[in-house]
Amino acid sequence: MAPEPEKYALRRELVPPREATFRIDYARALNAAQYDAATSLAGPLLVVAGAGTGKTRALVYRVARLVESGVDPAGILLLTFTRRAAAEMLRRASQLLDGRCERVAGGTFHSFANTVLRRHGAALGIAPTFTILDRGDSEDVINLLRARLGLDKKEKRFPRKQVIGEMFSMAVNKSRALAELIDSEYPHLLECAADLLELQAHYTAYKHERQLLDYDDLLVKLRDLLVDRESVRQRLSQQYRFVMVDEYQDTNALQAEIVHLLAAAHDNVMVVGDEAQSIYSFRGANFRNIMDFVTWFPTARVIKLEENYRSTQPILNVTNAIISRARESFGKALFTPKTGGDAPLLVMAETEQFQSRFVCQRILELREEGVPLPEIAVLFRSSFHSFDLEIELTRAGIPFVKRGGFKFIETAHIKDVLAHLRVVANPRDAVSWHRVLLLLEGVGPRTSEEVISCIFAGADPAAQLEAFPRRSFHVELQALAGLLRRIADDAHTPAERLSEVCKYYEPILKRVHREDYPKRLKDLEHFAAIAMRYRSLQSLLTDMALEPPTDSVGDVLASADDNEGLLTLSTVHSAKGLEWHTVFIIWAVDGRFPSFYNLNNDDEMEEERRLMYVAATRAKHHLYIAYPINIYDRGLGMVLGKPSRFVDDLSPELLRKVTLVEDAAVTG
DNA sequence: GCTAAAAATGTTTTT
DNA sequence: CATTTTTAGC
Repeated sequence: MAPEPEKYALRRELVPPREATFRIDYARALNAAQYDAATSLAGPLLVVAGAGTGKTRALVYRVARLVESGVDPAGILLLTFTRRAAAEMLRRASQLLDGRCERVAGGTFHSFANTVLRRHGAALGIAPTFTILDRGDSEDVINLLRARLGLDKKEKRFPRKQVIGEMFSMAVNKSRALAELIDSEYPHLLECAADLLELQAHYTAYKHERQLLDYDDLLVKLRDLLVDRESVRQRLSQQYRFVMVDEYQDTNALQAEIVHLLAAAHDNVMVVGDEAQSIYSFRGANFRNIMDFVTWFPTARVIKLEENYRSTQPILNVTNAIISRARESFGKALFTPKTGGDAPLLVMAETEQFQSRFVCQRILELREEGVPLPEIAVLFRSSFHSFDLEIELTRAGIPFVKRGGFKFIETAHIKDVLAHLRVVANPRDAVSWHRVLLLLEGVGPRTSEEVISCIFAGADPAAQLEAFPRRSFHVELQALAGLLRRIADDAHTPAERLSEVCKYYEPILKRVHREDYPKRLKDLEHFAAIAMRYRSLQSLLTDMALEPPTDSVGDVLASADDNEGLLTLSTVHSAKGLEWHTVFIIWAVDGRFPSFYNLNNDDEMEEERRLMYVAATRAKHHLYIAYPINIYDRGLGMVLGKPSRFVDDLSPELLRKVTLVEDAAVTG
């Protein structure tokens, strides 16, 4: 395909010396389509890559190819879904080529936005010290403002802060006005619409005044910066001459716009995605972004990766069947040149305990057969589905890590400690001040606000606290001021500052959580170990907001020194992009997976189907889909027992049906 | 205006 | 069922 003439000048610089001079033998390492994707460096490129077709491989080789062609690694931007994914790809590229690949700019849209806004945000009135609000923080703000506006006192019931936060966020991520969103998605809240709009206006103003940005603001402000500040846009597109985006099916309109703005000057943009794996529409993602890419970039080449390298054919037969029934068929059937492999199993268990015991027992057998634990994963729709299994695994002495769901960073005590560090980094962070002050005995919401306005009245928060009129909590306030003075100095490492905060916080912890403070102390120690890895406070705080450690609470790590490694438990969402020798999917029950929240809505049901597809396509050699029957759900007041509709009607040749009985599995 | 105990609520997935 | 909101008491 011939490049357009006016853009040719840009492209000429990277016409490589000659194929033979490359150190890596790309043609040999890649199949034809992957090779095409990895070596088509200039111009817009869309890669449609089915599950397990080696898209990561293509991306890794493409990074190496760019660097080998003489492109400055710092001029390459690799946007991925998690920062771990980016780091992993760059590590692999470095192994292929050399350490230069580590200098490629990689991360999530949010972390990229963070970097850009800290550097260039001043143009929009954003200070480089801004604080990132996580979901809980923004809910706190919403709650505060709701009370301030007197909306909690009205007799008509007002939605809770989680719901409000979700609405505000969805409006941004779906690029829709809040009023319109209420109309279509929350008709039952129509009578509150005016109040909600007012609250939203206050929420926006509040964040702006105090240098607070929530997750959505990061994207919005980056977009605004690129649209409104020509000079910044030029600098960025000059700096990042090659843009690559992974998991494009899970980007929303805002992110697509950012990609477009970044790439408009040079058109060197490659996106990779699979519309059948779009599972984040609840966050505003729209797989139609993939189709629209060609509209944004009319000269885009399209490359399809269709050959699967991951799974055996019997597994592919099942995953193909699952996705072929999608309302909107994506017209693809993956195939593998590999032969052999057993049909996946659909396992019916009498109870949840049976299901857990089956998984444990099978894992122990696999271990005997020589499959290491890190090559095995158990996947589920919702985090809590693994609770019973976790107990059973502990009993069986099988070490595991759990990904997805509650993170230890979200526990109250960790957030408390973090808040102290955050007010040091950004003294205008009223949310954190609020959190810090509420810990003092005798200080409630009202007093806290009073103290905060006093803090804001002067330049030095500690001095303002010391000068605050004497009240019952005077001693506590002085202690807090003392702590702030001790940790104010930038010469201290984050770990040193954290240890000071913990010393101060320990008595408070014991007072507030009389019963279970030892457990929480352990978490603080764990957190201290994490803090050791950071040199600057800002980077610690940013990471905790954008890429918090995924480990769930504490004691699992103790068993990690078993050198056999760990089994993975994961939500399907957190399993995206990963693969294992053996995969168990548990709770494949109608009402759980698909989740009963999404039983009424066609679009959401389709997303549940794609979710099952993603789960099943993680498996390389063995796939077990298990479901318990006779589950009484108290909340619903009904019995769950039908297998997931996505697998129920598959023919027994595709999916062998098995009923579990005591101490043996019997084909049904 | 704060705290602690009683009542109600609504349950997912994540940057 | 555990968290969050409401209410009572200090």
